[in-house]
Amino acid sequence: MKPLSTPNTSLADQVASSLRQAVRSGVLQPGRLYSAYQMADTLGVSRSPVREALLRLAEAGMVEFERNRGFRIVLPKPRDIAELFHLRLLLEVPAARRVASEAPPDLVDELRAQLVDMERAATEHDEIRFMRHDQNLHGAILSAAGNRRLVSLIDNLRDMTRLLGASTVDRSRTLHDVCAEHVPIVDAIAAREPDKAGTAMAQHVTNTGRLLVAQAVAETGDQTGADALWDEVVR
Amino acid sequence: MKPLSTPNTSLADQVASSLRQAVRSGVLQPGRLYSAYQMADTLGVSRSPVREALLRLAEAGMVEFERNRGFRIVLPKPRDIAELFHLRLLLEVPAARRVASEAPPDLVDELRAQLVDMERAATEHDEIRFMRHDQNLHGAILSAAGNRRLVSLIDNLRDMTRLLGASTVDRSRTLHDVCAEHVPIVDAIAAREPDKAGTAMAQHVTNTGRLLVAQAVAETGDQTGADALWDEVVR
DNA sequence: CCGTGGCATGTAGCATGCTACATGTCAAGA
DNA sequence: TCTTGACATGTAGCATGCTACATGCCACGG
Repeated sequence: MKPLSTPNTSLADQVASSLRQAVRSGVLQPGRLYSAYQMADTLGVSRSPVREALLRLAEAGMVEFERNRGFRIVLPKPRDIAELFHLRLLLEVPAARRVASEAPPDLVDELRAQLVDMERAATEHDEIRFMRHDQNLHGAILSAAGNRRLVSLIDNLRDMTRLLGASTVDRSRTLHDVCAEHVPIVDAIAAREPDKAGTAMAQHVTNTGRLLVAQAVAETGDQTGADALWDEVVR
Repeated sequence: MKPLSTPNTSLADQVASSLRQAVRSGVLQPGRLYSAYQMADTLGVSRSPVREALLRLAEAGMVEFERNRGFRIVLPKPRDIAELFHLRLLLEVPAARRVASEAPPDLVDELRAQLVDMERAATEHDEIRFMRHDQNLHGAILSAAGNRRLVSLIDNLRDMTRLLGASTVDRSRTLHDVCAEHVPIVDAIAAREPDKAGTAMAQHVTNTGRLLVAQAVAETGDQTGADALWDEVVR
């Protein structure tokens, strides 16, 4: 018999979650210097788990250490975002194509259910839930593609975008718009049309990516145009 | 002026390197239980950097912790390897295609130089150096594709294969054979023929992947045929 | 007014102390 | 023989102590 629950809730894990949320909610501001001591004290734990969590985030590129100085939240630069979405294109488009060529019925049901939930969250303006179902939908497609590593990989990438999505929520598209972009993907998969599924996914990811890059460029006041950057990275 | 050298050699880094090498050289055997205490003692450092290094390896999937018991080196299962090469196909083939469409001259020079070094290492049966130049060649192509994240990602994946490559060195192909597989890739890039470059890269990665999967299947005495597994994962 | 050096401050990184717990052992009881 | 459970053993995970060092501040000398 397998253990009931391998306590996946080590203190370090909890701290990591807290830190992510703190970044999302704006409590931890990118660029500013913080100390692990301080964080440990604030969270009421010792420095070890805090350091462990920070190291993990550092490896994901969300945090940078400065020796004997502290750490700071790294706000992804426009190029980072472009690269990130480039990877998503390279991985998620083939996944959508492949899944469409098989289209297991229960997967289609699952996808439709997520769509419904997304729509509902959109009307209620519950951004958190919306993002979760968005993630679920993409996750379901990737899982069905049969590569576990792929799933966790994309999960990490999406996590990054969620971080920055919080600092400046994207207001140029409503949640309903975003939701609508997923419909053709699911439809194509249900209809077993790989080409359509691929292009729909590419469209969706590209739209999102271009928007976030443009947004990041606007914020940082970077010289290079967002479209130029996108085209250079994604090509 | 930039700092001379941000000491990238934290103790934890060194320990991580030591551990990788220990696995490669067979000193640390997969599946066996070890203790961090022991390792710290052996390496002559305290437990903190050892733990830190182990956590990093654990996140990469090379190591598994057992609470209050110890840790063990995880030997990637056939499916892991298949998934890993699936990802490499998804990422490296487009990279090769793209680079071929541009073919910066200095890149071609670099690639040819790496080929020469690989060949030399092959004749001298210097497997370590061979692997390094192999990695350099792939890395150069990926770097030229302009996505830094992509480079580090593939680096990690390749690192994994090197781990298991050591436990049972692949004897069905000579180093010269492997080297020869790279030639068409470089030629196609130099000739600015994206299609050829893509197929050559796909061929190379597929060959290597199928072999390693077959090898892993043979070792573990798994039931499912290696080819079936490959086809299921990669499709 | 500006460069220089001592000093106080605060931190990352490493070492070490401490606790709860997962397992192996073995003797007592059925 | 099989089960039970007290106990010893050893570890992960967390807490805390310790050190070198990067920076800011300020007084002093040019």
